[in-house]
Amino acid sequence: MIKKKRISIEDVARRAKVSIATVSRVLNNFQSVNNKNRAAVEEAIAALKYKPDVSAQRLASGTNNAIGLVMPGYPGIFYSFYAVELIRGVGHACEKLHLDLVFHITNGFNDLNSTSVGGVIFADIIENRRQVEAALNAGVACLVINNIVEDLDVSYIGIDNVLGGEIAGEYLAGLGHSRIATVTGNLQTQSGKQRLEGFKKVLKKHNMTLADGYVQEGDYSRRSARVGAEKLLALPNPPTAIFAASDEMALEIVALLMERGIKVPQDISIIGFDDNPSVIYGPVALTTVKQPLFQMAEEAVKSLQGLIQGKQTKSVKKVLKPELVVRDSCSSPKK
Amino acid sequence: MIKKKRISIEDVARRAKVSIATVSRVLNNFQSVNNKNRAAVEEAIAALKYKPDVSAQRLASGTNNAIGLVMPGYPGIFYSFYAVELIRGVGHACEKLHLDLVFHITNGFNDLNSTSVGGVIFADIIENRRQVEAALNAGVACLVINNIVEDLDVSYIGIDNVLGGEIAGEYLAGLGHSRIATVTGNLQTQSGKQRLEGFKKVLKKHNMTLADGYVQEGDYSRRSARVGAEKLLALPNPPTAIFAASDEMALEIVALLMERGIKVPQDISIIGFDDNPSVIYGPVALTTVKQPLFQMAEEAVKSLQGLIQGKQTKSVKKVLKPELVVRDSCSSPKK
DNA sequence: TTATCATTTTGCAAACTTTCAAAATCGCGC
DNA sequence: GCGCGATTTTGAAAGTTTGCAAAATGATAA
Repeated sequence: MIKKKRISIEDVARRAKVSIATVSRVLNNFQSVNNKNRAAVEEAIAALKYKPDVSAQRLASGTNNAIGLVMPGYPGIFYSFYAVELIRGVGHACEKLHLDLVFHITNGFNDLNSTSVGGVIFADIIENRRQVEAALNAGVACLVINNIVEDLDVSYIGIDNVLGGEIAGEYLAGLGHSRIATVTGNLQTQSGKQRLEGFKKVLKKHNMTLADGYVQEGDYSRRSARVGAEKLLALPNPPTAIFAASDEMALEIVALLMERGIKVPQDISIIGFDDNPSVIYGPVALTTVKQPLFQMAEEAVKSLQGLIQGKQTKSVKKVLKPELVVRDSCSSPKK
Repeated sequence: MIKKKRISIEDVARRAKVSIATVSRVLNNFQSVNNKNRAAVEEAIAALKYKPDVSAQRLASGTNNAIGLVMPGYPGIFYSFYAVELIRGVGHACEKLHLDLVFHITNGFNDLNSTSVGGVIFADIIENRRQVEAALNAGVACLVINNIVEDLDVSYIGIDNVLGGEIAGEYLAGLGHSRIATVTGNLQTQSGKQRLEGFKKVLKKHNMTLADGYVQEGDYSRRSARVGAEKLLALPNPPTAIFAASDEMALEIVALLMERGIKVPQDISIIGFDDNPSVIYGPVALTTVKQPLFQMAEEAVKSLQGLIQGKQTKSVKKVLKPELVVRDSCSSPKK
């Protein structure tokens, strides 16, 4: 096999009869190049089909237009709408900004090769807090997504999940329900905890007591939703409305109720969380609390780029608001 | 701001009183280093907290331990189990092999910056065939995943979807069904086309005619499944068994039947495709054709690494076999 | 001990591009 | 022709790996 020698910037310079530096300036669209030389360089580039070596560019410039996305690897996360939207949003944003996206699944312990990227987005830092701190110490631009981080000076962009829980609870209370239960998300995650917190807050505000068993702990999986809902139905005084911490969970609960011949929303109202596009098909279009996951991901990439380029010097701290989307799965309770 | 000069391999060499080359050999675990020098170098590395510059390593070695994953960006793909398993499988495999995974969503036209990776995995090449050819021409190691490519000398690893369709059809026919319909996947994709092909082949073998309207074209989305199934139910002579091209579609069809009070499998049998873990919850555990997506992704990464390192010189051409998983959603037809 | 040969270990230099500082060139007025 | 500011061009340094040559070491025999 003939190993054809790669044509380098030097070959171009030689052909155009200018220095290497001049070729580089033409490549990078610097102004201070005489028109004649510029034309000669462009001719040479075209003639030799020259393509700069990316590694050399990165080495010489000390920058690299790549960002990392670190996601926890615990079982099931990738089956959630949340994870998919994050990947999709970050992926599209990177494509638009011509950034390489380096995707990492972490177990929380392996060392992240942060030197191959200009900055890192950490999703859901439960498991990998140590890595965030390590990256910060190493001076790598960091941004945490989907968490609000109070105890660490790091940029973050999250969603007001307390407000989300409040919106759900408030809507159900406003419809006249007094027996409102919830099946929570994973209470190890900030989103799970905070949605529950907001929900409880509203019930308290309305002087409703949360009956025994009205909070079923789930983990965002369909299975946990089914298990939780079954327990709710078995209560001596079952709820007339259920707040599910994700749309997938809500859909599973609707399916369970259909199987049992319980009508939604006539017999029981259901509200979900996410605004997963699939909720508008199926037997009943789901009322839900919409959270802007895709937008959050896009903004995260843009903010991180600002941090990397030094345009943004202070930590970015941004909280996006969820909003109610009313469809057909909630109504006032039967008298 | 004090710009601390990065400590380089030269600093280490100076401190250890050896040449740069020797330090490099210690770093890369070459044998030919005298023990005394090795110890001195290791001491210096530790004392100076030296970390090699990744860009410089990549430039000097001409290699880079990164691979690209290119996925089409058409709407909805990321909501499929298939896409998630692919990302998850490739991600885990890369983590295990200490490879950087550079993730790309393509519109089929943008130029892939293939120079920043050692090789590329192309998923589902409907939309980006031009890019595959470009990468091959550029001499980049390529591997197509989830497609069987006959008309291009490129490595691929796919799944025998014709066989998958046959397995589904054969199982239903074996149960005694004679009115078997299907709701297909996206017929623009190879998997969609081939599952249908296998399905038709089996019916022909059993001398069954495919009644008018018994093939409903879907696109792997839940919505298309619902629409297709509704049309099947509206037929003058509706089927007693339905082959859905994905588990998600199958689940949606089951949900629809439940809503209509049609019992699965007593009234209608349903078989899916994928072996999505969520199919074992819900009203009826789904019988399905299992395809090893995660395993396929892992093998793709390993094969690509072989191609990059030159250990594998011929194109890799591998086809994995799907298999039947019997659960509770199929039975013999009512007499 | 010395010469010879084989083996191990070391060092040099090239590979590629950007950027900063320094050098060269240009235009213009005196 | 010369000085001077502005513009344009150039040279050199930065980072690490690797093939090749050189040096050092070890082993053996005379």
